[in-house]
Amino acid sequence: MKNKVQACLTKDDIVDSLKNVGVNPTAQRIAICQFVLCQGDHPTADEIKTWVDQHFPKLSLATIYNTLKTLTDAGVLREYKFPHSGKSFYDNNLVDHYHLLDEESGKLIDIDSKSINVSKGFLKEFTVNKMDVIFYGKHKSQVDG
Amino acid sequence: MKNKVQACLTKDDIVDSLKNVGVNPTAQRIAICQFVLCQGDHPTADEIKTWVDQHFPKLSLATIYNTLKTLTDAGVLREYKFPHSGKSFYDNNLVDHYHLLDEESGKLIDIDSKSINVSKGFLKEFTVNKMDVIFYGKHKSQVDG
DNA sequence: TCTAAAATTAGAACTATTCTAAATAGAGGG
DNA sequence: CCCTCTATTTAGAATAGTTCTAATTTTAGA
Repeated sequence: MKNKVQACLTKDDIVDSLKNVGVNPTAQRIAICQFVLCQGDHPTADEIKTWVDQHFPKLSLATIYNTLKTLTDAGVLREYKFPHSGKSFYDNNLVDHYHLLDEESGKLIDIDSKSINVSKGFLKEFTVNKMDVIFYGKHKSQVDG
Repeated sequence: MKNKVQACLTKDDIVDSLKNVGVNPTAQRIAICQFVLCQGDHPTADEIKTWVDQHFPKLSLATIYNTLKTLTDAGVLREYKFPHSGKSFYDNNLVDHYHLLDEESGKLIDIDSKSINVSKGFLKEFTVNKMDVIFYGKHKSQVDG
């Protein structure tokens, strides 16, 4: 089973997506989207920079950050922070979900929130607007030396 | 209901606690412990610095960080990071628990992990070693203007 | 073509933390 | 009591990740 299957979007698809959410589809933004909306798997800003540097003549780190903020505000991306790293991770999965950090590979794996039942009836005192869950673990199939 | 009732420890109690876990009870460490093991409610390094500056002649920020690491390694404290802040938060509650961020007050509130049931049977593929949960919410009793 | 607004950029600034290397303190042996 | 050894503390530099600033470039539209 794959973690997430994201068909690669064409440039036109990306232009449309951006227009749909009121974001001006500049060349830089399209380049960034080609990675974060398609190939990237929970990339960080520096991973995006590395990819973009190989596919776009010159694009500043400031634009990466500006664009990530624009896309997040527009609802095309989600930003996550986790205890194990000071960096922000960007996720194009817009469906509610949690994450598992595979401690062997360091990869983040999406966990459908519907597959976890969190009974929080205890919280009589509180209105809960949102919750984040992160699991730390590894594939059972993997065998250590 | 109080979030956590932590009786104030005497200096001798702190000295004993430190010795028990093999940590040399220096004046600086005792001063820091007086706050983090007692009065502090999920303090950050800078909050600890602010308190200590008022109760100890001169104590460097480096010592705060060194001591927090020492205490965390010794198992006297736990360090948490949350998505809403780049800072580390230190908690003297050593019992397994989750947190709720009260979005009105900005305070972190301990949630007994036993009061939440997380069914993770779905995770047939993974061995889960640890999980973190954070809720974002507010007191129901509070009424906005 | 002109203008105004939007986007991009390089580099400075900032925040939280860690590192470095020197100074100090404390324990134990003589 | 003095010496030495190690642990601890310290100030300040360094680092990492991100945001800010102000100048420049691009773009859309009149």
